[in-house]
Amino acid sequence: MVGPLLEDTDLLLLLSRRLLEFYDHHQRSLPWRDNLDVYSVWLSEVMLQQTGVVTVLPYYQRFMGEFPTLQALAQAPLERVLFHWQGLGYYQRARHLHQTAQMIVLHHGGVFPQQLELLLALPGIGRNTASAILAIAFNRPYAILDGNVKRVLARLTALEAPLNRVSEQCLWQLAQRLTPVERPGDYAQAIMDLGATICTPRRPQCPRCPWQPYCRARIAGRSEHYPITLASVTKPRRWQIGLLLSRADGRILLMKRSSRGLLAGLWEPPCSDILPETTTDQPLLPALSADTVCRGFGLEAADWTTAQPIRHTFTHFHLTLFPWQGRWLSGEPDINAARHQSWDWVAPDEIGQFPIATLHRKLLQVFRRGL
DNA sequence: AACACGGGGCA
DNA sequence: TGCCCAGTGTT
Repeated sequence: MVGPLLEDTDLLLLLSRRLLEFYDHHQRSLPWRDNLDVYSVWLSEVMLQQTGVVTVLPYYQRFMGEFPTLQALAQAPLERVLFHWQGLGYYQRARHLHQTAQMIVLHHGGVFPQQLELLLALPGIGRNTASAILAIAFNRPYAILDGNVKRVLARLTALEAPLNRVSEQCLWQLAQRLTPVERPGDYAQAIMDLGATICTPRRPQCPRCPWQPYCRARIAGRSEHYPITLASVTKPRRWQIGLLLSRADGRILLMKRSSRGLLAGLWEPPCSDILPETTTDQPLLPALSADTVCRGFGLEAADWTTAQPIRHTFTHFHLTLFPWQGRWLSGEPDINAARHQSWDWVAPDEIGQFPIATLHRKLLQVFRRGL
């Protein structure tokens, strides 16, 4: 139950004090903690929305090197921003980052707003990110509730409801009551550290936890049981054909995706539509051939060769990509505006300069040995 | 192979 | 309020 703890102001104060003490001794050393300016805090929070700290670190360092200030980011071409984001996934966040930098320069004189409502009006900034910025960069007493904090609080209270909007409302209340007026920024980072290093999804290290004596899940000996989650849906399998078309001069065809929708603005080799896998026990050969896909783009090619299929898991489905390499003969690519905005014949040693998602990097590498 | 992380945006 | 989003690392 969240209720009784909400009213026990002495216990709430004790918990926040113990956590701050833990933070003073065990905080992680992270580059954005060297200098808690609002630009660093915002960038790190957006990157950490989707990935663990270890993956984010090199991206953060490179991004900061390339765009050291909000102004630098706002002035950069979107393509450069996407280039430094490639491989991190969820590319809409990179576009929002760029948009927000430009909006702050245009509408806020280049200075980050410090009001919750103004922050929430910026793309890519929701309640948690806005609160994290206000708490960590401006030391204002706003509560955060990311995945780590949800887990910590669900265990502290032995929350019996699965995480959903209703139960999370209760956790938001609790998170707010726990947030101290003194050092709210350190507190926000402390509770995220606790979830990341001690109160982990599996095998939590309860003996090292400053909240151990007060944690209802721990007292019941069921720490790992919380938070309660609903059974996950199995991901559907889908497949697709990807084409590597090379010209006599060795250049390869890349197409730039349209500026809206999936992978907006990123480059890719021409690919078929994504189709559902209809087989149950025996995989059927794709009913679509590389040549058909090629003609769909208005191109003629010959000498098709294939390689091992590429398996890639996305958030909502498993994809098998069948790679085909062909020698281009004639035709200019058709631009179907819904999918692409432009195309280019790219020399192999220039491919590294284009923003390309992980799956399509894999596709380009499949034939690298053969080239 | 299953699971957890992760939160904003939109219909 | 449910659903969507072209991943990744761990077990």
